[in-house]
Amino acid sequence: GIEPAGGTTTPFVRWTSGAFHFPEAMVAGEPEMPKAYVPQAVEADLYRRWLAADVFAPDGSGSRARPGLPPFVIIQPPPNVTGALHLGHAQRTAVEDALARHARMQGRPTLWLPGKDHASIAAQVVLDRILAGEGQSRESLGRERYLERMRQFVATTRPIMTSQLERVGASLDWGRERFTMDEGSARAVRVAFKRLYDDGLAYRGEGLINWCPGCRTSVSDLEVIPRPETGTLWTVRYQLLRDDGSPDPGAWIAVATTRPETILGDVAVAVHPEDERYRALVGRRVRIPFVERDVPIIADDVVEREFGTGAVKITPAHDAADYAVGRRHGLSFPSMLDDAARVSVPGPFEGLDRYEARRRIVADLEARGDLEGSRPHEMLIGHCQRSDDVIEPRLLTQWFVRAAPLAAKALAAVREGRTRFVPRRFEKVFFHWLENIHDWNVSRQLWWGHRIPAWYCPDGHVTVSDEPDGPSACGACGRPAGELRQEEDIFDTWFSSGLWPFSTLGWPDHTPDLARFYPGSVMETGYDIIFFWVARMMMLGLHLTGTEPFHTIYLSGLIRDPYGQKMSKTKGNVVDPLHVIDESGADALRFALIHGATPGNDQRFGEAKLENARNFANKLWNATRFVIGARPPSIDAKAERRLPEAARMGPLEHWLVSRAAGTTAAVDQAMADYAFGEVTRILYDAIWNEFCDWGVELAKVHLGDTSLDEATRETTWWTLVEVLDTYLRLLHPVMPFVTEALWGSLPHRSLDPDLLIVARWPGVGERDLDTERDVAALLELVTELRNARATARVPAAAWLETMVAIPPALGTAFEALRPGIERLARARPLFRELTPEALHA
RNA sequence: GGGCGAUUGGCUCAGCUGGUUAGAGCGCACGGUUCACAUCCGUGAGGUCACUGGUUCGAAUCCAGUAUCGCCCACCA
Repeated sequence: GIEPAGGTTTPFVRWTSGAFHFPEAMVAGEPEMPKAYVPQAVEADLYRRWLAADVFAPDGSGSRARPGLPPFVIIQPPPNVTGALHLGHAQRTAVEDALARHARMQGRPTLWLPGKDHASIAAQVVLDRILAGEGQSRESLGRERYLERMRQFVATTRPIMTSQLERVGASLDWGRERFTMDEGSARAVRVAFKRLYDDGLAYRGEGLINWCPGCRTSVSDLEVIPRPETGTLWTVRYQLLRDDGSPDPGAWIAVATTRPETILGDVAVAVHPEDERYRALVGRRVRIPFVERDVPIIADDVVEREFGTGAVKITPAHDAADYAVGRRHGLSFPSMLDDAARVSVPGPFEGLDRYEARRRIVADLEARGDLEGSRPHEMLIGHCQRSDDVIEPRLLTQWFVRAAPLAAKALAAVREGRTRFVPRRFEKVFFHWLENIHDWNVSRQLWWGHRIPAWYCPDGHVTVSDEPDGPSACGACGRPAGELRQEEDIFDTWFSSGLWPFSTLGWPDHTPDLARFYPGSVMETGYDIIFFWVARMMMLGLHLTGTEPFHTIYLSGLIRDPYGQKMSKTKGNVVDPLHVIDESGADALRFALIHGATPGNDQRFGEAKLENARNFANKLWNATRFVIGARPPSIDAKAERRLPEAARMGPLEHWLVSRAAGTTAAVDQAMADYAFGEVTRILYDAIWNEFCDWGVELAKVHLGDTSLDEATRETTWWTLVEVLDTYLRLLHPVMPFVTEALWGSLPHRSLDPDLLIVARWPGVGERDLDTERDVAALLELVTELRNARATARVPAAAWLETMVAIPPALGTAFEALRPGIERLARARPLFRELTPEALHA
């Protein structure tokens, strides 16, 4: 004998002998399906079938949208046209496609519009690198040939990216594909800019901008990446002057600087107004070395008394803080560096690179005794996001978009809940950025992009036009177009991206698409482009269309390698999603990317997750294979789907159906919460641990039980079909290929469509909680019996005579499931004893 | 200098509108050639839910603080 296992039921097991003979198979037998799921064999073909069925377009001939349901619109960040698809794209595509397929199955006209972004600066960096390999350059080609070359290049990358998205299974409406450099976008850019200009929200002016000497263009604040570096803090003496302007021998003021070369652009020395050490010096003048400029000592409370010497040199044209000081004090703004960051001030340093100039200036200062000291200094240096060059603040005349009024509208939309973030916490980040926003420098001195539609006449007038060919004459003085010169600069690439939700629908025209599909339902992207893209779409969309461009902002986390490192080409830890698809299939990739992930949180991605996902697809494949093969021969292979006969359903059948209903409700809730990781968790558990491990195993016994009549066995089978069908539907948004393939092999009703992609999302059926509870208790009994056997080291194959105590309330269910319990626990004969409670009664 | 996130079994992560024995995958141990699946089946071991204090009948879950790690924002040159 063995130990009782405890719990509410008390198994008591004795050894027995004799083999159990399973009744002869009463099922259809092995279906003609491979024993393992082979994604490569089905995916490409299925995608072609979906395309051919025309189901991706909201009103495609194969789509089965229900009249009266509101459209569902998913907005995706158009990927950069030059980039190959990476894992981040695959993840976002998986999420967006899940949203699209779910909405489509609900019968909503679903628009998910594909596109590419021209990625101005990023594309130029890529092309420049290619050209460099050919011994060419931007300059050697010139603007027109360079652009022609870019168009050729992009023409080769675009179709590659499209086919990659198809491999992932993206149900994008390809008929509506757009590009941020197409004519529709170009027009939207012109009209948007003119409107902003007319509304006083775009202006041309001199401002301190971030200059990348490598890319030879200005970049926005967001494109400057601050990085800690150890520099040097030099202390430099500036000669004090007497009131008559002559040097005051032996009198100097020491300033601390990390950038001695900018001495050439100094126009003042600032101290804190309450600094006793310098109070008497405020108002006096000092002589800037090398340029021999006499400048004032001023008081400003930006100066930190404790830092350095408490006195700071002011270079308004090359430092953001100094620029502000310069504005406050009415100083001049002399520039001292050119486009290549070489010294532009006449004199001994002219033409020198900024760092060479620094070395020479420090040496000279030391030689003349004006260098008081130096020490290492930790500081943040701004680098170009694209080229990694050290960014140079410069004062230039550029086009800006006045951000504050636009930001106010975006803030209001989120505060009032017209647009919400998933997860919520990113709203704070959004608020903080918009509340402190600076005007947006939209000018880029690049070529690949939309040229700013501003024309200048010789008299200095500015005419902004949204006409394709520009203005016919100067708007101010009427000079003919021939005398006008168009702005050379192009727009920041995010300007056109910011119009994406409506420029792709025909805006500025009042098209039917715009009326129907704007604003969007869900915008999905990574949290790393909240400022670049999300905020810009909100600002521009609200101002230009009067409506928030989307209602929900779903933010994905970043994909990292198994060690938590960011994936990057230089680290060599990049996973190519196409390679993964080749190996394991798109469904496994998608499932792995979604399973266990939560919105806004980064996730590690590696082999283990992928294998688990692949195994799950295989499990589903084989479960379906079993169900198809388990068809009672009394049911015709081509029989139309029948509902299980209610009168013949026992606890197993009721349990299966009720659990499917419970799963459906749970999936619905998780979908409504955008908790995709939860969706996969629920389905994985329901399919593997409930349906397969218990439902199918118990059903085997029923299906092979000769003591049951034919109709009862048919009912069991129809129940399996019904429940499996439900699970395939629920899983389809995440694993579209395998579910589509399997669903097609199950019997259907005549009113079902040919393809799962347009089949109906399951309704939530009625629960039978009593049965769920009873069956759960009996399944636990089986587990306890197995546990007892394992503990007692009973050979797994041995059949044991077993006695169990069953509470009276469970009696009916127990007897109904007895053959199944016996088989799963290998307990036969299985004797049911009265419970102690019953004996006492 | 602000803000945010993370801290749960060996690893990677769910759970966190407070409530029966805290879950999963991988890994691990033991046992399985049962006719869907070895990409499998069964059983099991393994967690003071970072720390401190508080609220509560009851906290991984709420509040305050601390620590470590990470991210974002920021005009100490």
